[in-house]
Amino acid sequence: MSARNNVAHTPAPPKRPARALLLDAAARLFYAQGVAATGIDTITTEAGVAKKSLYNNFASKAELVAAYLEARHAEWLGLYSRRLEEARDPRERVLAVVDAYADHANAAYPNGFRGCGLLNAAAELPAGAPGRLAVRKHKEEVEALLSRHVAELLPAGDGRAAGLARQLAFLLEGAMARAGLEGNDACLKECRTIAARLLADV
Amino acid sequence: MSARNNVAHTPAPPKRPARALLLDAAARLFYAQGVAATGIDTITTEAGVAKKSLYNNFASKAELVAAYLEARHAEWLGLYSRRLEEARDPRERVLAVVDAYADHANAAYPNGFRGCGLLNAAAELPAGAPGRLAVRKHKEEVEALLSRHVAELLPAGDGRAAGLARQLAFLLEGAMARAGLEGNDACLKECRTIAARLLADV
DNA sequence: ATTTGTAGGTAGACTGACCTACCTACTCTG
DNA sequence: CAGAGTAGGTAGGTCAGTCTACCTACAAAT
Repeated sequence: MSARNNVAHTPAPPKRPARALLLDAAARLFYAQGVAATGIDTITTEAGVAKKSLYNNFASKAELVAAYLEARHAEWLGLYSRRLEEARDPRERVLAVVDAYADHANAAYPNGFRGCGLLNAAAELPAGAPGRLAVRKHKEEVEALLSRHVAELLPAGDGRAAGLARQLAFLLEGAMARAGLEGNDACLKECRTIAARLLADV
Repeated sequence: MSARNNVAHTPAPPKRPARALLLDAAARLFYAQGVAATGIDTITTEAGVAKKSLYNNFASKAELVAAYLEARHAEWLGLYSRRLEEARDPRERVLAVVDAYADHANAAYPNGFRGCGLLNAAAELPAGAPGRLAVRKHKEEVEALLSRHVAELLPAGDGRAAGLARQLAFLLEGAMARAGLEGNDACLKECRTIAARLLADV
């Protein structure tokens, strides 16, 4: 009797909490179709979860969107830290930032790679929205990482670190945007080559 | 009696065709709030036009969106060609492309500058959508302009032209994205400085 | 010079689908 | 028993798109 409940009518219910299922479904749908174009019902159906569970875990769709943005930021940090572990010197640590974006591009997107999810979400938000600020913060954090690694590369007191980091940040952001339009990582590979050359020149 | 009709109940009807009024209103609203978040009724009200007039001029909202994308592309070409007239040498012609984007950033946006309207619109479209292809074409055209000006700058047969143009294109695209998040043209000014330095080095 | 046809405009009602958000009622599990 | 889950309904609103009915402006034809 102890095992019957699970075995009889639900062969192997993964039993993940509704919140995680919802965030997964939201990640897929928001990324593929956009935030505004994705309805609540679509998300709960995709998650295999009751509507009530959504409103048990999030006060509103806007709050789910905020959690989505937070999760994308955390996800990118995960890709980056994995790349960082493999990096052996400051130059490779700079390139680890680029590689993290390339990893994002090469992640399995059933409906195609469509660029940076955070930037795409920001594009749907009006000028002063808190979500836009969150995305801006993410981009500034990425630039700060670049800046730190570039500083390691240059002699102490060299004033070029911030400028070079900014150049790399723009380069990377632009390559990501173009890669999203093209649906593959070709632009990011070129970006890596260009970045490596810039670093070799210093 | 001949003048009464116009004077009595409509002091000075500008008499612009409904299509132009609709495209103007759509430009303002789509840019400020996004495409999906802007309803048909909002557009017709803002344009001061009947709903029927929208469907007399466009078969669907999707067609209006396509016209919007086309108009933004044409608008940017206008900004660029004005900058191009002032440019005196290949170096300045490269920078004219950057300046055209800065002009876009400094255009009067009542609800704030929010980055490239074309890229923002693309962010709302699913992976294979024709609108995304149109935006990609626009970006490729911009890169082609950069490439042409860079080629003028380099000795004939120099293989670096395409690579440098691509670097500038990524740089500019990234600066535009960041500028949109920050709501001003600061990033684009920095981008111009970086671009000028890259051109000085060749 | 008046009539008449046509093109394009106006206001607004209406349909059917979908939206967010909240709700009831039931079922597991710890 | 309490807490979190389930299925599914409902309220109230908005969406795109269609439609009726009326109103000019203008040009061709009579």
